[in-house]
Amino acid sequence: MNKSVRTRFAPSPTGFPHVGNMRTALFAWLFARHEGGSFIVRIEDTDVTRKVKGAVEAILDGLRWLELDWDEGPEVGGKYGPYFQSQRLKLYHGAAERLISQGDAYYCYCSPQRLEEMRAEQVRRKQPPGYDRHCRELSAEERRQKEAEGIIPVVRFKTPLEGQTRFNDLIWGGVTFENSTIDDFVLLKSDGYPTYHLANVVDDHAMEISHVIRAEEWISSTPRHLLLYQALNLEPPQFIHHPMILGPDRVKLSKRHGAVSIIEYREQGYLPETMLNFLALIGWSLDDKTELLSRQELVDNFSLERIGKTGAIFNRDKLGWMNGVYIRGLSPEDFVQRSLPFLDKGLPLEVKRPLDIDYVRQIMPLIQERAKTLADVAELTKFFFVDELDYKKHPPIGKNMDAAASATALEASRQRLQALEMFDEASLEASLRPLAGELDLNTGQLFGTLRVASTAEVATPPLFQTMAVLGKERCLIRIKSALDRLSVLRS
RNA sequence: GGCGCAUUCGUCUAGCGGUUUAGGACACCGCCCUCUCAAGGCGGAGAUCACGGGUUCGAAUCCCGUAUGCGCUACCA
Repeated sequence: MNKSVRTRFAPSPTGFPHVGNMRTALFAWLFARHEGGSFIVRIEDTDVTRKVKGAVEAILDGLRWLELDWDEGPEVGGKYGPYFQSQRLKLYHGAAERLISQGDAYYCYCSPQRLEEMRAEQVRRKQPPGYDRHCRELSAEERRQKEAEGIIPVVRFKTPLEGQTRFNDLIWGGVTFENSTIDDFVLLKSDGYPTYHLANVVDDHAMEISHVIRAEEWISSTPRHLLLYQALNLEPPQFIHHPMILGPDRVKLSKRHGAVSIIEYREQGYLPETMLNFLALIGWSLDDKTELLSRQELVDNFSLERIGKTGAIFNRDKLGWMNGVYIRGLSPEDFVQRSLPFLDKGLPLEVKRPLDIDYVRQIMPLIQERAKTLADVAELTKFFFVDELDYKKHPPIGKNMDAAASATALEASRQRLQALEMFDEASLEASLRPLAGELDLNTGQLFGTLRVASTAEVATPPLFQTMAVLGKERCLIRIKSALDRLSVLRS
């Protein structure tokens, strides 16, 4: 009997949605969708002290942004709920009690101080750190005494002293651990919350998870989980550990490497389709050449077998390139709509809001192939919106020209443009291109001077298109002010 | 220190014993296009497949060591 595929994303609300976690979610989601199974989100809020307010919302936002829809979990519910571990405490207590009564777990009364000293001593003597099993064989009398002292115990697993635990990871193959290297880990903390180890085993079973997909850092914990499944007489799921995302220094990607939250990438103007594609390609590949894959292609082609084994550095250059590719692929109107919030946020305060949408629609096609991120859009177009240009950075003087020659060129252009009836790209070109020769300038010189005059920038979209969008009136005013600027420079 | 895992251009990767003078992408360089910047086209440089031993007629591909790196080693996940 082939059990249906059920994968889960089990984030801990102790921070914001890290791109590494989101990729784990993506892999689990892709596998579920590819197999026609279910994707479950479960919030592992068992660490009361590290809980961060708003983290659950941020995580769900991240998932929604990437459109990783979940079949069961927060907000949507499901028949295996609740999907917050803090609401499932009874289940963990039940499991812990069962293990205690079976003799597979025990109460431990050791104080944090004692544990700390023990660890320090072990490190000092270069011994493997781990619980020394001090409370493993306490007598009933000893326990009563500790209880009488008012010590609230933790519950520890009675790890078998001998034998080995092995599992077959779909990506790594067979991995074997000696039980003797695993200490008696905590199952239930003294505050009544379970540790990850217990909760994750209890829930993965209760929720009938078929494939546990998680990062490589969990490999060493897996034998503990297996031991728990065994003690509880439950059938373990299939384990899949994928490699991690690294920073440029090759260690696990973290805050000090810069942006790590998926939300930050949204704010920096990356498209969700870019992030989806890019994240999928960290550690997974389709073949020897395919780089660009749509959501549907990803779902259709995803397979666990093609996940690699080595950690991958998060390559921002490539992300930028890919985002440019996706931006260029947007329909003009879609690009406008997606850019609007960024224009609103990024344009100088002096620019009147709301923006003239028709004007924006004329502008955006001019920069669509020049933007790497949506956040670039304001900087790329601000000269279209401001009333006063500032020529301090780039004086309106053409290449190998002086102020006088530039003024002559601008004045000639001004007259020419003044007389123009149609102010579209073709008319502008028909009028200005011949002018260059008449002024004994090359086109680069004339157009360059006009470019700076009308935009105060040296790099812009094509001159005639730009001027056409700016419109006759604006262009003439700007040429006039460039002329004024030149006379200041000459005096 | 212990345990586990990994190692192909700067980076991401393809490769799963012969089709490989190791393929693609980003980044880089050059040329073309061109009014600038992009985009695009063409081309270039860049990997003795970590190292050392085997196995084999033949190894990046299989085996064993070594080195390096990473992960775990909490009443965190």
